Amino acid sequence: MPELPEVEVMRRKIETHSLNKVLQSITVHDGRIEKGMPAHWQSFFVKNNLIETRRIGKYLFLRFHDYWLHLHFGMTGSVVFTTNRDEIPQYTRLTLHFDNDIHLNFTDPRTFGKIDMVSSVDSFANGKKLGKDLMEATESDAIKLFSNKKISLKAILLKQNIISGVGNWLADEALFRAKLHPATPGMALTESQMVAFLSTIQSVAEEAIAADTHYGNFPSHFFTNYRVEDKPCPSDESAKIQKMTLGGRATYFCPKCQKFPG
DNA sequence: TCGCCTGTTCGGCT
DNA sequence: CAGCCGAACAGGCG
Repeated sequence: MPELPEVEVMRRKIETHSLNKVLQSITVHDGRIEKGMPAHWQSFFVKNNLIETRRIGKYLFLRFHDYWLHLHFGMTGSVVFTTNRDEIPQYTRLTLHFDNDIHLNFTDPRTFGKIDMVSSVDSFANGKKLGKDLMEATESDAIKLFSNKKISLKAILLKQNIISGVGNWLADEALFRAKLHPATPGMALTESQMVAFLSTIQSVAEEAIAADTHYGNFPSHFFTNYRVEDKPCPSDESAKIQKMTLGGRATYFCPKCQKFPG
């Protein structure tokens, strides 16, 4: 489910349920999720407090003592809390058992999700060449993101190396709201349009966070609910939603509301 | 049975 | 180096 808003919603829930709680034990239900982890990775986390959480883009980090447990949710990863350790939600790959009888289940049908351990979130982000989190991005980041870019706005937004956190639905939602054609080259925007567009993307993300959004449960006025080919446009019913592929992803837009420039 | 899918990485091309 | 594409990862769902 997870683009920036969903991951931020998860981060807040984890803080609500588990901040400053002791991690009693860990159950690995599907070994694939811990692939690449050191053999005794659990010992770095178990019996320690959850001290703080961080999120950069779609990447979530939980700090226990000296190490951060990094959760990446892939396409279908999510967090489901239970209060009974015998109640294991479907597709649970990993469970963190806290001492307040809260069980944090990492569920993931498609198993593209991964965990990892890092000693520094910042070095992780540098190594990954991860850009600044969308919600922290400034006007100068917006200009850096779009200037001199021949590639489409959609493809630019999906790259995580200048501004991170935007995924497929958030990109389409923001492009629709900004009335920009997804194939518009970045360099076709004026600097003030670049700044305004970043602000639109941030607003969409803020609204989604405030609405506790998870994939498949968007606020009813969101364009994302209309991301179906040939469905009437929610703003102009005489137009039909079109589908194209950009940046390797299915992209939906309204050809009347979102004109290609020129 | 087939094609589609919220993310990311990689190789190969132009 | 920039850009683009397809494939791969895996499995549920219509």
